[in-house]
Amino acid sequence: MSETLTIEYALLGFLRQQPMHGYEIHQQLTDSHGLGLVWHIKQSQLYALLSKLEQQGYISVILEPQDSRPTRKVFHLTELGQILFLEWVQSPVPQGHKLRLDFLAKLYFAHREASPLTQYLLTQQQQACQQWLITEQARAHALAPQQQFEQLVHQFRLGQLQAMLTWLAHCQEALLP
Amino acid sequence: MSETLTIEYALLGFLRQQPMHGYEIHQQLTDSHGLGLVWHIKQSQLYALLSKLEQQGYISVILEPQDSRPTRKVFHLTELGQILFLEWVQSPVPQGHKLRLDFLAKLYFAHREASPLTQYLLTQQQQACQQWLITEQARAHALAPQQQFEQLVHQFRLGQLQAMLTWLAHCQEALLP
DNA sequence: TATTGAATACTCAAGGGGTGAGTATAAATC
DNA sequence: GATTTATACTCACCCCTTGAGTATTCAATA
Repeated sequence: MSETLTIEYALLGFLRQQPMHGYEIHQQLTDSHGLGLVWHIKQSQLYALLSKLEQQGYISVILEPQDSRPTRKVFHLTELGQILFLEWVQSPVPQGHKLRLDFLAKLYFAHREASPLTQYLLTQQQQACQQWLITEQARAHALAPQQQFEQLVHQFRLGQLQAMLTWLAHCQEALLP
Repeated sequence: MSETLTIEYALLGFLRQQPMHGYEIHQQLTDSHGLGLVWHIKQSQLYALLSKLEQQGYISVILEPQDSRPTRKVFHLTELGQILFLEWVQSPVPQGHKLRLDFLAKLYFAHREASPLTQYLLTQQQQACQQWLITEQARAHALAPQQQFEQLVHQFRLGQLQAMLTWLAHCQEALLP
């Protein structure tokens, strides 16, 4: 599984709490709760992803017939899926555009489980950002004055990184046990 | 064409300056210049995109045989492509994760042409961000205190927006004619 | 001088992902 | 009684991406 596929991991995270059928997940995701705030996904895509995850062995399915409704496919997280999820949720997010989505997803699950993982995650991400900030600064310094556009790109990144770091510090305080 | 496909527009922007063949574009994009700094694209994808743009009538191709090299396909921007590009480069970027990539692309082309478009683009984007900031603030205020995660999400966005606005102001100064 | 590697320039088949549209039943609303 | 909405999932199409391949030439190594 590619490391940039946040949604798949998020699905594993949902199923980790309790087995669910596709329609149920979809409801939670489209509800105006914090979930739908971050992830946007169409129904057909959701079902496709669940099928894929099942084929890959990260989740398993149990059919649950009902009297007067279509049969449900209830998905359970497998041990393999459990391992994959835990690996993902603990690792800091590498730099890039998807940082926002990916890190917020991790934070969501860590926070939801009220585990000490939250502080660990925040610290790790802080360090990763700090590291990245340093390299960005170095690169920005190495630029010639006439490379104006390149300088602006780096300044943009530096600004976003600074804001991220400020926010991470705020999270640490807000989420103290 | 979907409005989120930055790379296609960027290709039109390149061809606007001068006709080029695929391999040439690829070289420029993978060079460590400011271009490769922002966009990452594989060779095969580049050729596929060029074909698509040609089929759609935004660029046209002229074959250029060579003595001791494979024939080149030199792409030219058509009038239709010109119009599409100018529309794109002038419109502010809507909120979202792709904001960074998309706006940097527009700025790149506006700046490269040293046109008054640059200041216009910056102002427009500032207004869009400011507007978005206000709605975000309103939403954040409307949250209950126990919706902790949701609050953090909004604070994150607010921080990024603030950083963006600071950066935009900096750009305006740096890019004064 | 032979051979390897890199550069030039583009093509293609295969696989994967996303989307609209569809299916079928039951409850709710008008 | 009729239409709309909710439940629950399926499917086929299309587009995009990508690895791998083709074929020639030049540079470099041995």
